Amino acid sequence: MSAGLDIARIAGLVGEPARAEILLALMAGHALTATELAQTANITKQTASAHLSRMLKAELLRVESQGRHRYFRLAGKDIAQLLEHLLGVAERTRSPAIRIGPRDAGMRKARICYDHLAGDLGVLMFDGLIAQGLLRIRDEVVEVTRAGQHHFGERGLDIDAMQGQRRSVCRRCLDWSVRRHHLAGSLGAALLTEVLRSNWARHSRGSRLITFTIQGESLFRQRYRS
Amino acid sequence: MSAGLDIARIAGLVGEPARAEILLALMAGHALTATELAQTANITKQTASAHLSRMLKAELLRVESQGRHRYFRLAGKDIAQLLEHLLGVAERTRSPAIRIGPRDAGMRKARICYDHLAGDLGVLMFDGLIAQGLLRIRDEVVEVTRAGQHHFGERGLDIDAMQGQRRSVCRRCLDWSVRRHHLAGSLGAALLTEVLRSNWARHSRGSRLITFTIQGESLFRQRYRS
DNA sequence: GAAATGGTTCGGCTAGCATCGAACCATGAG
DNA sequence: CTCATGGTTCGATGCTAGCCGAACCATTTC
Repeated sequence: MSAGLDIARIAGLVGEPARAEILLALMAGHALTATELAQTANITKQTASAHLSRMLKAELLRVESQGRHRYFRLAGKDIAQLLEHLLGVAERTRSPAIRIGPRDAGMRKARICYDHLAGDLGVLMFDGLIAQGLLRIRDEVVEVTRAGQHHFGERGLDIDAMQGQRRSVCRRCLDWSVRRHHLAGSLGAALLTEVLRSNWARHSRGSRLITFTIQGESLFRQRYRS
Repeated sequence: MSAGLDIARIAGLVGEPARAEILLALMAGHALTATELAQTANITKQTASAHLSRMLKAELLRVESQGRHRYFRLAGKDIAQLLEHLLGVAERTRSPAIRIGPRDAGMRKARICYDHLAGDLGVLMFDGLIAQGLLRIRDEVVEVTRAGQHHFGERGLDIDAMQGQRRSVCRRCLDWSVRRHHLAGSLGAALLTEVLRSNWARHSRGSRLITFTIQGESLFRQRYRS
């Protein structure tokens, strides 16, 4: 089979407004039910069901049954990354007349990307962590330094435990709004959780927007200053 | 306008077998004419023309008129990168029964990605350049070190001249077959040209495959040894 | 000039697919 | 057991878009 068909198989699946909307909604990281997804995509649940089963079959999504509910999520981080990439290209090729409204400005500043922080503040955090010597890039791979291991431990984040899991601790993820990288992986997820826990920011369900409080943002910037 | 429509606009364009085939053909880096593209996609030239104009309008492609010919190429490196990404996901989600034939093995080893070298040997080269201290990664950006500047200069590659151009000298590009990065940017392109010039490898037009001679591969591995 | 070749435009055909209404299965609550 | 609710399956419908034949425009060649 030719590679063209392969790539068209995937892209064609994403290239349908309703399905794209569904995928985008799942980038918020929460697992959602079929009816919830139907609502956000403005279609009936039958239609949603059809779309969902197709995407399941193609392994773009994973599902988890709980009682009479079925919770859908993205199949993996590569899918989320792919969507970010598509957003990047879409952004670049969009007619300049329609450019960025106020809501997009917020998204540029801070949003959730699957399960970690993206946008300006996400990049700022990543840069800060490296500048502070807690992370290091070596041969394309992001590593936690010894200092970092110690530091995160004091903040209650057990790097060793994370390393036990199959999922990688640190990974980079390309940011469509800034064209730079931010931190993904289980550490990235943990750091976002920490931000939300300490009420520096809120994540309104159903949106990818992360809204920092004034004080929260100030503290955040201070902590991750380069 | 919602982001879902945006991303569907792009993905839908790529998600059509004929168009995907066209885009893939253009990843070989050569600019191709409409009829050539029609042939590789197995469609008539009228159909190809329609596809091409749509992709032009969406800024996925650029075109250059020369006499009665029109030469098409990808609009930018981000498009090539996106296609690589899609290949990656397609690869992962493909039914294991159909996995890799002998031709794909060659593609994994060495292929062209728009205008630079990808595949195992591409990654090897990148790693080697860093290990030898000619390149460095700093804050997500790949830089040429002073030693590198000197070294490449002796090989006839003028880094200063490259820096004059708008295009970035070094960039990383995610490799679908290996899930690591290889070198892109004008330096990446120049290094590939060097390989082809010195007859270490050949690039058969119309394919993305790069075939090294036995001797060429040996010399290549030696030069870029980590 | 005429002939040849690259490319586009137009019109009509067809297939595929997204969509919804309605019926149906499964789980949980009372 | 009965009812409510989440989810899927089926069938019918309508629209879109890919496709090609034919005609047409543009450029080069002889």
